[in-house]
Amino acid sequence: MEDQFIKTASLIGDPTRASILWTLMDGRAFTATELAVSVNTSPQNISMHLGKLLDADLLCVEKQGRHKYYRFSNKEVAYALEAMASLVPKPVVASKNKTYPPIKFCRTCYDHLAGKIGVALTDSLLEQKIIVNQNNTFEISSDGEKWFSDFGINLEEAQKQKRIFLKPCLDWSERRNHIAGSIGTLLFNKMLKEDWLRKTENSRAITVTGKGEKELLKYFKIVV
Amino acid sequence: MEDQFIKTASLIGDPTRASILWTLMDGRAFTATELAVSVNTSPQNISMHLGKLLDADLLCVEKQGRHKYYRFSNKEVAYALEAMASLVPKPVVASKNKTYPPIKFCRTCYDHLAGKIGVALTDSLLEQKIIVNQNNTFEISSDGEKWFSDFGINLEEAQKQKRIFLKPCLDWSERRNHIAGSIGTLLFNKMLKEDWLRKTENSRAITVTGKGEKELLKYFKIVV
DNA sequence: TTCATAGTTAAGTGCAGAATGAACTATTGC
DNA sequence: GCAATAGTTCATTCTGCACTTAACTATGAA
Repeated sequence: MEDQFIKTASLIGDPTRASILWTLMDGRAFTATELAVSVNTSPQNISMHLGKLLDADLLCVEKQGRHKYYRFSNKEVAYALEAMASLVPKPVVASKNKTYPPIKFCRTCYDHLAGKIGVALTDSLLEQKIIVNQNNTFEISSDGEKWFSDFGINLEEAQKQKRIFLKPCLDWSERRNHIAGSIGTLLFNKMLKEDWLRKTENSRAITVTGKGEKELLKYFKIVV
Repeated sequence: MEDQFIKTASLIGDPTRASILWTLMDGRAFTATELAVSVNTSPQNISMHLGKLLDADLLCVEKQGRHKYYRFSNKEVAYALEAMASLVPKPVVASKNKTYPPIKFCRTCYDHLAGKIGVALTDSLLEQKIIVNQNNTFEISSDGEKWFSDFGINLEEAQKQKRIFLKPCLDWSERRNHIAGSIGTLLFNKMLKEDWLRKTENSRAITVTGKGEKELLKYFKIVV
C-alpha cells in the first residue's frame, strides 16, 4: 500500500498535473487543448500528463467528435484535492469582520449544498447566529426564524417533512460542518429559484451567477 | 491560491516526503533518525525534507533532550492524506466474503471511532445487517439488537441518553459513513475496556492490541 | 481532395531539486 | 574533560522525468 500511496502522491504532486487537477476542480469537463492553454504548456505535454492521470483512474474521458473531454472520474478525487487545498498555509488573518475566502468548488452533495460553499454558508449562518450549535446539533435561533421567513423560506412547512430537519453533515474535516436536511435543501432550491446558482449539464457542478455573487456577499459575506 | 495549491501538492508528492507522511499517519510522533530509518535514507536528507514539511506547517516538532519528535501539526493533514490514500487504484476485487483492507490509521474523532477503523467497522455492521441504512439514517435491526446484547452493550440504557442515538457521521467522502452517537461511543468504550484498543499518551492516536487484532477480525473481518 | 484542427506517440535533451560528502553544533553519559 | 549520539548546514554531484522536436493518426469543414 505504501508505494501505491507514494505513486499517487507523486502523480498529483507534479506541478503541471496539479495545475490540471486544479482547473478541473470546478467540476466541468475540459478538452485537452483547453487544459493545455489553462496550464500553459504544449499539447504533447498535456497529452502525456493526461495519459498518466487516466492510467491512475483519477480522470476519465469522453470522446465527442474530434474533442476529448476530461474530468474527474469520481468525487473522491475532488474530495482529496479539496482536503489538500485546505492545507495551504493560512494567510495572516485579515480583519475581524471577515469575508470568507474565495470559493473555487461548488458542488451538490446529494441535494444539499456541499463543498466550500456549503461550509462557508454554514459558517456564516452560525456567525450571524441564525443557527446555533447545541451539543453538535444545529438549532434555529428565534432571530433565525425571522431571518428564514424574511428570506422566503417557510419553516413550518419544512418541519412537517419526514426527513431530519436540521443536522450537521460532516465534510472532510469535523471543523467544517455544513448543513444538511430539509433546511439545506430549501436554501439550495431557493438559491436556484432566485438564479443565484445554476445547475450545469453533464456535471454535478453548479455555477454561481453574477446575481448570486452579489447576494452571497450581501447575505453571507461569501466571496465567490 | 493556485500556485499555493501546486506548491503544497509537490511538497507532498515527493516520494521521500510522501513516505515520511505515510509513516506519521498512525498518529505517533517520530524522531528524525527513526524517520530516516523508516524511509531508508540519510540523516541529512531527512533533515532537509523535514525542514520543508515544517516550513509548510504540515508537521510540527517537539524537542526532548537531544531528540526531536516530529508529527502532523493538525488533523487536516491526516484527513488530506487519508483522502489521497483513498485514491489509490482499487485492487481487483478478491473474494465475496471479503476481509477489509489493513487499517493504517486509527484515531478518535471526538469520542466516536473515526478513521479507517470507524469506516471499516460501520461497513461490517452494515454488511452483517446489524445496522441498516434507512433514508440515510442508521437503524438497528432486530438481529442487531440481539447482537449488541451478546456483545455486552445495553441498548435500553443508551436509548435513555439525550444525545442522538445513532446517526451516520460523514467521513471525508459520503461513500464512507461511520457511526457516531452513543452507539459509536459505547462500541469504542467497550473495545477499550476489553483491551482491544488502547489510548496512547500525547497523541490522539489509538493502537490496536494483539487481542484486538484477533477480535476485530473475528467480529468484523477487519484486518489490522 | 485538401486544409485545418484535435490529439497522440517516440526519441532525445535539459534541469530542478533530491541525494551525497564533509564539516559543523548540541545534548547525554562516563 | 572526552566520546558517542542526534541533528543540521552547505557545497557539490547526479538523475528522474518533464519538456521539446518531429512525425504521426483522426475528425471535420470547404
